[in-house]
Amino acid sequence: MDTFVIERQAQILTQLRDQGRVSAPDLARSFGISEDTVRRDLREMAARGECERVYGGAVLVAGETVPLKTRIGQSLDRKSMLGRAAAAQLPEGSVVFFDAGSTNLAIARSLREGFRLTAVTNTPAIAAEFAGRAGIELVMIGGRIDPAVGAAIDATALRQVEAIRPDLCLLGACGLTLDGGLAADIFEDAAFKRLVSAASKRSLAAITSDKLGHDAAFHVHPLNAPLSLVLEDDADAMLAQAIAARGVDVCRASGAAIS
Amino acid sequence: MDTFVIERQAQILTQLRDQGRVSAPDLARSFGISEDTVRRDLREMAARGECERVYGGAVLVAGETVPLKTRIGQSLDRKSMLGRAAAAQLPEGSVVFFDAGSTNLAIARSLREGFRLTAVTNTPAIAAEFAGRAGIELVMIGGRIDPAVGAAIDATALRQVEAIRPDLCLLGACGLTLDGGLAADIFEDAAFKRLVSAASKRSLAAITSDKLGHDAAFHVHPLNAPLSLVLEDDADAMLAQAIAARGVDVCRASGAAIS
DNA sequence: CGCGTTCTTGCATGTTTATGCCGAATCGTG
DNA sequence: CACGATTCGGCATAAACATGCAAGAACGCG
Repeated sequence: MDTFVIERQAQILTQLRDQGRVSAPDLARSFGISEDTVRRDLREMAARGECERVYGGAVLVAGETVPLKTRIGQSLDRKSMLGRAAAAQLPEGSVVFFDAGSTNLAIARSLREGFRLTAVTNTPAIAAEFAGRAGIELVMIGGRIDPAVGAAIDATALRQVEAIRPDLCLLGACGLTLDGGLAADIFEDAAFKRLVSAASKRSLAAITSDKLGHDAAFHVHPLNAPLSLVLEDDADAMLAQAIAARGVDVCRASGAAIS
Repeated sequence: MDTFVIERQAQILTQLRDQGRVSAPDLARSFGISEDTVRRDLREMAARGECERVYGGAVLVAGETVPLKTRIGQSLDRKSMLGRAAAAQLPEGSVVFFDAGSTNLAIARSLREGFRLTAVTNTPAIAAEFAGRAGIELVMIGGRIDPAVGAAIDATALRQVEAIRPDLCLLGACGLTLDGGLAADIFEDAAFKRLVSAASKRSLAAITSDKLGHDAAFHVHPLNAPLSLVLEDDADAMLAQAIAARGVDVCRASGAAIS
């Protein structure tokens, strides 16, 4: 059976994301094509920025391997400021679901020592942050950890979430627009978020300014449904106003509520 | 198995950060390449400022915090040594369950970059270590995280484990005696370990010397059942001999690489 | 159908890279 | 100083690479 070029390259990309590396001779053997063709593919993909070419094959571009870890270091100050503001919104003693995302990790870090909370999360990084902290009752949602999301969003995870009614869920989001509402870049991730959000009594999303106005592909939560937002200090005032006008409870990282 | 140049250099860098020093002959042996190539690597890395070249190998650049830690925290050093020895026992491509415990965390840390493995764990700290690592397929066992154990060992966790048959399980243990075998200090934890061990095709436990001869309250695994052990270099020879005589596959973590 | 175009692929070409080996120079130790 | 271990540069070789070219398939168009 012969595959199209784009199919082959997609498969190479999958293998790359899966294993972090691909070797030209191996690919040539597994596809039954010459190494020259493989190299051509890899060159094209490297030109598109999908991988990094090395002698003997290709590897992931640096930073793709640990998206969460690297994203943290970039705008730590802003993130932690946002985290503090969002953490202040969590009622003590409540059951809170922490969705995946570096912003939510920042919120977890910002919770003051000894704060009593039942934390539910599908993200190992967040769970590790909570593990061993006094006052935190921690529930981990299990399942296969999706490498792109860094959290469990498969059927096993969904089933476990169905048994839980959190008081509040902290939604991570890849984009927020006036019309599209909260949205995510990955289909399964978005589906998972929708389910968690529906199961929760309230939803809250902390959004960095770079995500404001960005239109991600998959819908998570509309702006007319009950929702709380925490935005950064420098968030576009017009957009914030417009969002608040839709009935969303908007709050700034500096502290003053708009509505 | 041939590694790319950048992979090899990344592994050297990891080992460097881990131990503060690397020796050219050791690296040559462990990678199966000539010392000349190792020296070339070290020269390149030194040119990039990633290490400092010295006679016989390389050391961290001055002004790093790691060497202090490795020299002072001897137990950490011992753990990582044990971890490396145990990590060497894991077959590439297999499904491995990582039980709770700092020793198992050390094993996870010791896995070389790009090692392909399906890791199943009930411990957020270990999951966080694996999350985002290339080549690792990660499955998280969910449930309430027992604060004393730092892992999910409740009914939800048990039910998820029942659906998995790992090729190998890495058992954490609080004590190991000739008569009692592997044992744990916490009842539920021991019960969970027994179940995981029973579900797995093979069991392996890395035991620090301070646990040898310690009799913990709750039985986990007898010494006559199929079991592999990794002991430290300075483990009591008589006891090790006696354990091996019961049919247990005993292996030592030799500290040859470090002086 | 016939023809030209485009795309893909494998092969042949020369070039670059990685590696091991060797000899001379250098370093550390007694 | 003497000796062995280590290092560096050069050299050879095999593998991987880029490039050009030609054969073949898919496609559009008259």
